[in-house]
Amino acid sequence: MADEIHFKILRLLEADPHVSQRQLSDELGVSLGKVNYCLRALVEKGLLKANNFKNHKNKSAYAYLLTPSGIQERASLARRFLKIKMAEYERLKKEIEELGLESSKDKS
Amino acid sequence: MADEIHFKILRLLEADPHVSQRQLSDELGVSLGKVNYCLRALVEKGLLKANNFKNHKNKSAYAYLLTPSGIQERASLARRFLKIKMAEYERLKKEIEELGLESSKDKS
DNA sequence: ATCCCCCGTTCATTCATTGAACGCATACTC
DNA sequence: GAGTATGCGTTCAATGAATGAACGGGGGAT
Repeated sequence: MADEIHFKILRLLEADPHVSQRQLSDELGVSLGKVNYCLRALVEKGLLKANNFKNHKNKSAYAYLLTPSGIQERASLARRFLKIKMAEYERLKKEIEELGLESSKDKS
Repeated sequence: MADEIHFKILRLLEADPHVSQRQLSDELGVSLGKVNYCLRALVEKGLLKANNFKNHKNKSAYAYLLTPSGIQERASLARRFLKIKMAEYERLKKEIEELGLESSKDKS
């Protein structure tokens, strides 16, 4: 799923709007460029608003605030990924069972 | 993991050496080119031997036979992926729990 | 012979991703 | 003041994985 990254970004920013792009990059294990690209997309979609307030500490960074529709979308994505993850979980369980059989079998 | 595809190929070919590259491509959900590339690598490593026997049906295809070390490697990969998958499984279980909490929470 | 289907092989193209480099703002030291 | 170190967001050339259309050829059927 391509926009799992979008979901994760929304989740992190909802928890703390002051996370920098580099922090997101580290946390999510993707490149800085990609984070920037995704943020741009999220702002474009109106899910995120980038307020510049320089009065915060020594940062010239933005605060990435979720818009109302951003909050809504984030919740909706959470539900969607819950379903997806549960399906993955089942698939994985089956895979593990098969592997378990294989790796414990004898030669004839 | 990059060589999960290698493992899956070995598994399928051990079950039936007469699977064509296109069938592998379909089954594994990867491109024909990639299957070809992987087979080449497996032969190179000595895990697979491509015997051409044209007497089979109307096929001019190979039979991809696992060498002894191919069989051994396949078993070893099975054990390795069993561990990996179980770790994934645990991670996923946690993720699902978190998502479950999120998507059932009320607004203040 | 021709036609058709499937085989393995190739490789130019596509596409996502990277990370080094840039300009800018702030804070600190001399 | 000037210098400089650190953090920020932004950019974009380069990388590398993956694709799939196209090719040559073998074998059966007509």
